[in-house]
Amino acid sequence: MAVTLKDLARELGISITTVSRGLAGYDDVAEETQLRIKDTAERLGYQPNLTARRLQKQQTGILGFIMPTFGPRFSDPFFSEFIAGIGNEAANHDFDLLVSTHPPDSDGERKTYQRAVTRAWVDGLIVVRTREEDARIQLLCQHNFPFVAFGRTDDEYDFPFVDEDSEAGMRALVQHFIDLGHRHIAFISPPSGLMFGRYRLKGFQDTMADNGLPVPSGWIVEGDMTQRGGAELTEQILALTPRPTAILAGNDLMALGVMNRLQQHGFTVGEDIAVGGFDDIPLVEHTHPPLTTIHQPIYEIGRRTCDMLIDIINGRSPTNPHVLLTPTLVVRASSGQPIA
Amino acid sequence: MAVTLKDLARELGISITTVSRGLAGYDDVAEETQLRIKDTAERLGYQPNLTARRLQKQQTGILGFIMPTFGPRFSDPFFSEFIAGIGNEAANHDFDLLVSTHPPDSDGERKTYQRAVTRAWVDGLIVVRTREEDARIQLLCQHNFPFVAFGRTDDEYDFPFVDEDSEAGMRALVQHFIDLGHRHIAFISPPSGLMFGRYRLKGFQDTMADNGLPVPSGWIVEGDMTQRGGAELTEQILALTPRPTAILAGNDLMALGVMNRLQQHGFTVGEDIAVGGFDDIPLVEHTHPPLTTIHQPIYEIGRRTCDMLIDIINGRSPTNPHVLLTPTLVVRASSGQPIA
DNA sequence: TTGAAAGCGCTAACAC
DNA sequence: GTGTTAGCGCTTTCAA
Repeated sequence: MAVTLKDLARELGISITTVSRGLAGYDDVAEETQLRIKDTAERLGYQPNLTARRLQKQQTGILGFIMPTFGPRFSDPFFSEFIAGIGNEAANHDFDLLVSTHPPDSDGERKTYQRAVTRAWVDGLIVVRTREEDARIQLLCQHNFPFVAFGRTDDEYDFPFVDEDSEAGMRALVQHFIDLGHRHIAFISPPSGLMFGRYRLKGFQDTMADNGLPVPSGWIVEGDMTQRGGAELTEQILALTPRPTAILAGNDLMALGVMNRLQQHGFTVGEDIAVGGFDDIPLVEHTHPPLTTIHQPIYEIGRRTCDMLIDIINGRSPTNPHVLLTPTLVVRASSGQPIA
Repeated sequence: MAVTLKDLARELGISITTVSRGLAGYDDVAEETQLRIKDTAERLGYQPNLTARRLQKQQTGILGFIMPTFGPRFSDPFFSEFIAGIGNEAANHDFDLLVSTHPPDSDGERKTYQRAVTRAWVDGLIVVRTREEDARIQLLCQHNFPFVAFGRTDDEYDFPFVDEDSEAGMRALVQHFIDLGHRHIAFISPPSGLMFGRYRLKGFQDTMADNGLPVPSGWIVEGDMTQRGGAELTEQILALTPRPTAILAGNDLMALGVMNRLQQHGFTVGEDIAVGGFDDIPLVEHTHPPLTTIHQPIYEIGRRTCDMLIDIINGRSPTNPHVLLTPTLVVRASSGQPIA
């Protein structure tokens, strides 16, 4: 079916080796032979067999990305954009991207990571949504398997990562609302166990404390990162006394849920109650009102994560294996005008 | 590094061949030997090398999915959900999923398809967002390369596909609005060139005609599938006379854009102006107001597409190579009450 | 019941 | 410059 080196060799009446080296452009092949080789390769439509090359080189040329997703209908735009980032960068370096999805901490996830470290499945992995005591990272480190994480962890392993400074981001967001005059601010935190959630929560708590603002119990609730979750928790928050003048969510999707539920209750977001999010997913620029949030360059983060991974796979140690990006505050209408 | 058949053979003092067959469970291996083999394999943590197996079997065990995306910040939730569907189904059958992204009709896209058909890159492809005169499908058909499309085309090739009946879906949507009393309905169509856009447009036009409702020029505008696009076109639509009482969009993302822009202009969606979408992405259940739309089971479609592809790769001809699913109308508040 | 040998398509060390 | 040979790890005839 497909044209192989052997076919070319037969056609040209020379050895397979010479053909191989001619194609690779080695300079120990007569110039004229080179030309003849490349010519017939072209003519016969030769394409090297990647599997064979991989076997020989003991490399797969494939990067793995295991998405930690809950049920099937997840729609966190984070993932599409992140995949685009790593995928395009991988393609630039002639790597392919293998994607699989597993619920976090599930058996399937464990098996897949196990497979990665024990058989020659992929050359390296990209890990996202790092967790406290992250078993994936422990495994990868123990096996000395090439990977880069988007996010840090709290254990003692030293590993390459790209991360955004969630704490700094959340500080900026909270301070913005405090500067607008808000004193009663409720917070919907990401699920505990996720490192970035922890940083965002800390950013909230510290900034409130720094400004001498108490955070009574019940003013911090734990969400599930979904829009529905944000909507439901809004009910609890509206029952607080005094009623919060601002609600901040640990991610944009939850913030959207909050806005919608508030509107259903007849509140005008940005006037009656202010809302803030985190991520700056493309959607929130066009909501009504547009959402004040913290911008993360997800595509760019994907690109850099992938780039670092490829460096590691190729045996180059990355210039800076611990990249921490500072996200920026994006003020839109949902945070409203200064209040009394 | 990794344990190979050779290692096992040496350890056991038997031949590689026997080990291989023992592991595969051939019944021409002494039961006792079988046990010893499996035992040491377990003990030494043997995992077969996939690349070697692939080379031998002349199969990659990989399915390819080339996402047609525009710029980096695409966030159509369609893709995340679709990937989850095909990915999980692929995993069930021990296939991996390779994902790459390219702008539609770009050079990169062409090269990638070319690569798929000429070298042993993947065992089969999944094609989405079929186009008029779709070059990808023509190429795949000519090379007799295994693939399944989500969507049909207008040319003469006969190929396996899964599709939802966009025309029927749009008919249901339009009829719903007409039944509510709307006579002046504007439509934002998907970009021309995409097959599903064509069906949705036809569904709109035919249903209007069937109900004796004229559609003056300017009442159908072409959108780009994004929220921003929907928002911007809303301006044009609001300038029409008489002002439309309902605006229908070719997908949910655009419908969201429409709703938001209407709200910015002070309209109450579902009262002053009704809005309808298409896709039922998870987001729109929780918008304010929730969006009336046509539900497509994207995850399920991904699953079935993948399933059919695996059948084809394995040489089983699919029971039904032309699956057409009828999407369902989901009525929510954005379509409002019957009007005069 | 087991083993030797060939071969998948490619690369690379080492002759000639 | 070019060819011979070996080998990546696995599966599969074919003999023994």
